[in-house]
Amino acid sequence: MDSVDNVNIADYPSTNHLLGMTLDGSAYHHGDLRAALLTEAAAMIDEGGTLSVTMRAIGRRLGVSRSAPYRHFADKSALLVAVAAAGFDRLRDRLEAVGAGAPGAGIDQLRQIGEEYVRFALENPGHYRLMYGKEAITRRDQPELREAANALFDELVRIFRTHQQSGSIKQQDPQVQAYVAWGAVHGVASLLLEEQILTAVDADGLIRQTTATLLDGVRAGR
Amino acid sequence: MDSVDNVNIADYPSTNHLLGMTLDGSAYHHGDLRAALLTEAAAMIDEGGTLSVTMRAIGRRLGVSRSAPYRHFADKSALLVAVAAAGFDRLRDRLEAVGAGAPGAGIDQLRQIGEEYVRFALENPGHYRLMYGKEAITRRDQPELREAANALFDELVRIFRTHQQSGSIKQQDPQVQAYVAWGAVHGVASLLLEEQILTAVDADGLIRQTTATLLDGVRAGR
DNA sequence: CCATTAAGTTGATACTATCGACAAATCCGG
DNA sequence: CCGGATTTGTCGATAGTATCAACTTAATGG
Repeated sequence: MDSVDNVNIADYPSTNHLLGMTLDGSAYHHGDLRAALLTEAAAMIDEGGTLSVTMRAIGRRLGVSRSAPYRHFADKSALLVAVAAAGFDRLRDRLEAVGAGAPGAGIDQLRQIGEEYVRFALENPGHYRLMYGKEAITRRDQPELREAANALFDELVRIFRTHQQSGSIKQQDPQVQAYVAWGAVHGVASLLLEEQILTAVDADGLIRQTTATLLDGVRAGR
Repeated sequence: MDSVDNVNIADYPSTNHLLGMTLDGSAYHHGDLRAALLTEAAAMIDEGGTLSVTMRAIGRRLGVSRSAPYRHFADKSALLVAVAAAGFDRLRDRLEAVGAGAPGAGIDQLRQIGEEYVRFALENPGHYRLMYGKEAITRRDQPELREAANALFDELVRIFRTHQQSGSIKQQDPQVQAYVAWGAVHGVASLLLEEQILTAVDADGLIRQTTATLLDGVRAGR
């Protein structure tokens, strides 16, 4: 039993260490296992779906033992929550960057933000899938996750409020407006990610059409 | 090991059968295990997420042995695929019903269909979660699933085409139009389902606002 | 230079998916 | 009506996973 695991090379009576590394390249202390676990987990999800992420496999890929990850995360769910939360943070950063870098605050900024949102999802399918769909996440009400998601949402609300003040979009509850927009971009992103869309369809065109329709719906005036 | 499974009451040298039922209420032949598996799986997802669905647990709940489900589905993924496909079929039926029952073909019909879509998702979270998010589904390209999903999409395209002909909405590629709408309703449904939306927000209002914004975006004229 | 602690490791338990061989019910052609 | 063929279940066994506990190293502060 457990034949695969026993392939572990580290018969760790190997001294000869230097800065945590042994001469044969193996290391007892990984260096920054926690960070490595986060990126590796996301990579594995991208490759083979959430199912393919197992604590043992991830340890194997990083060259540590099967239970080393437990030193950094209470359990598998906690690891995945951390990955998801990191995803929300990164997404928020990207949207903020677009907001900051956009020339003027015309309605075109909204379009850019919407498209950036979908782009992020397509570029980081692993993170994105985990951010929504609590499939792999056990405990309800992960405060870390909820906070990160709320921070993203607050940023969206802020953006819509700003545009309402400049008069480019309809005056209405900015929170609802933000949810509607969030839903729309999340929806397309999700359909594209889950390959629900016929390959013959031009994804970029679809994304543009989504933001365009949405903007037509919120634009001020007629 | 396997202490739980061994609790199985059926020490099946119990004869005394009648129409597949034994006198003590147990039955060797379940009757319609296949159908029971489909509904039970969906129920379990509703309760504890996709993770909580295990072939053993589902058998336990239905009072059959751990491997009885394998008589009806090649593996767990096949069972889940069937649940998802059934979901697409049921959703399509409901949308068709709204389309058929709606008085006239005014743009209001579109609103009703959009709201019915979200309602379905909220009423059948188990099915819905499985329909999107391939997390739990292994093989790519499940023809059964793809067909069911395509049938739903075709129905949407048909609806938009009809409304274009009656002149109530913009003339443009109905396929893209359908995808945009699909994305929007799927997005809100998904956010609501995954509890991504603050509890203080009125869900019904949000749904109405989503369809309203969308319709403003596709309406013909100015 | 040693005691402490952080970071890893192996061993063991309890579950799960799934395969294979076997038993019980049903069904169907004679 | 009856016995084989088929379908539906059952149990035993293998391999892989999460996770806990006890033990080992490495790194670090005094």
